[in-house]
Amino acid sequence: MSRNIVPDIVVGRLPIYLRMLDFLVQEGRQITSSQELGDRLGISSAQIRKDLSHFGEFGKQGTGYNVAYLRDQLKRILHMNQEWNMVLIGAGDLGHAIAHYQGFAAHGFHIVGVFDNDPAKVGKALGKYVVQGMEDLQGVIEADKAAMGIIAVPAAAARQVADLLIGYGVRALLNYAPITLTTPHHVKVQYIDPVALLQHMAYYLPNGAGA
Amino acid sequence: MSRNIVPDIVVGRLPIYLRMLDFLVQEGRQITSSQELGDRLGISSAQIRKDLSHFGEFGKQGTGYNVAYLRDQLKRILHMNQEWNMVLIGAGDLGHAIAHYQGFAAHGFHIVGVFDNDPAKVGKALGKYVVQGMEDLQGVIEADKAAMGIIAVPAAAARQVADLLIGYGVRALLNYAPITLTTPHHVKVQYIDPVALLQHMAYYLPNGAGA
DNA sequence: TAGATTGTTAATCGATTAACAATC
DNA sequence: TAGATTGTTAATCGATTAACAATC
Repeated sequence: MSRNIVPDIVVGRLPIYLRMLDFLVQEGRQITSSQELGDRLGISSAQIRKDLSHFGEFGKQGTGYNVAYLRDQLKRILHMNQEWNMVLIGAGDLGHAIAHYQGFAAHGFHIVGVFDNDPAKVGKALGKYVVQGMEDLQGVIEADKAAMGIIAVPAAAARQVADLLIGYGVRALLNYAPITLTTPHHVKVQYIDPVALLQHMAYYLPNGAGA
Repeated sequence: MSRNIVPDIVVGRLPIYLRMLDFLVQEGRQITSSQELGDRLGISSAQIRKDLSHFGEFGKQGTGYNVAYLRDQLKRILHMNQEWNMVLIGAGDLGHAIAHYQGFAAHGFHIVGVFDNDPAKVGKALGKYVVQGMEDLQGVIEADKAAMGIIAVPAAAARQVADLLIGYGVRALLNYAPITLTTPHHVKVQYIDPVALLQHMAYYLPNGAGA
């Protein structure tokens, strides 16, 4: 049943499944099962079958799933059968790290421009990029059809940057700034907040441990 | 009721509440309400009250919450009333970025050593650190009582690094490698996987958008 | 006091799991 | 065929929300 609305939490697990299938393809595996995937990912086999069932029937009873086929189907479902252009806002330490990150391109995500509002940074080289001023943002988004934006500015500026990106038509934001953004419902946001994750884990550590 | 087990999903929201309360303290606010917090965070006020109720009673009927007091209570609950030492494994691009990240110290998280198994990297300066070999890992963890580890090695090495850290007594792992780790139940893991988040969002973008 | 907001209960909603017929 | 595994249904489990008495 491909037409019902799929719970967001299910969509969020698909990239994990895809990652594992990519790995199995690398290993030369032909066939897998919901049981094996679940064991390797720490998820129940029932959940994997149920998640996949939102999108169609990909397996064979008694046999399991063809690894490459299921991988290809998940890539299609996640719109990984095309390239995605992104703009990166913020050329500080964090922006540098993101601009240098090698892991995006292999998955079809491409940073097509790095922007900062600091005149001291504009024009400077940043890896294979040259930092551009915010006045060039709209032009690049439109020319390169960038549908995604990466926010790597201080929290105090993130709200404003997000509004700008949304105004220019960007519909997905990966936000590294430690601040909750509220956006129109057609704009998706995901957060990367290492400090919040560390705090989450610290809760479970016995007090007195650590330094 | 401070003694029942608190759902993990609730614990995961506390850092977000804490972040907002820190912000309100900065702004000089004295009092807030579940309504205001919810509006600002895109969460229902009922959820905020219910979440907090797992840990005690922090507000006053008719008035709301004292911002600084609630902030301090959340810091205590999350064990942020102490310092936490961490080791960083991996001195590649990603390790460099993490080692340079300024945001940890202000929250009481400290990287006390950077490690890599590549002899070409060992001994090299990395910001304020000097990259150490894996043979020094145990000594540093024990000497500095590091309870947390940050994994910034390639996926192929992450499993082995995690086992090593766990063997040396580390009980919380922040994993930047794109691989699911299975750990003993007393060891917590959190994941940072930008590609997975981008794929999650790409699902919602109309096909044909992007590059 | 009157108005506001908490903490909590009960109802609702949604996600996960167990179980199994279908079938490869 | 016998064994294995899917896709799906129903049951269970857990999380969120609505509502309100308590009370500041």
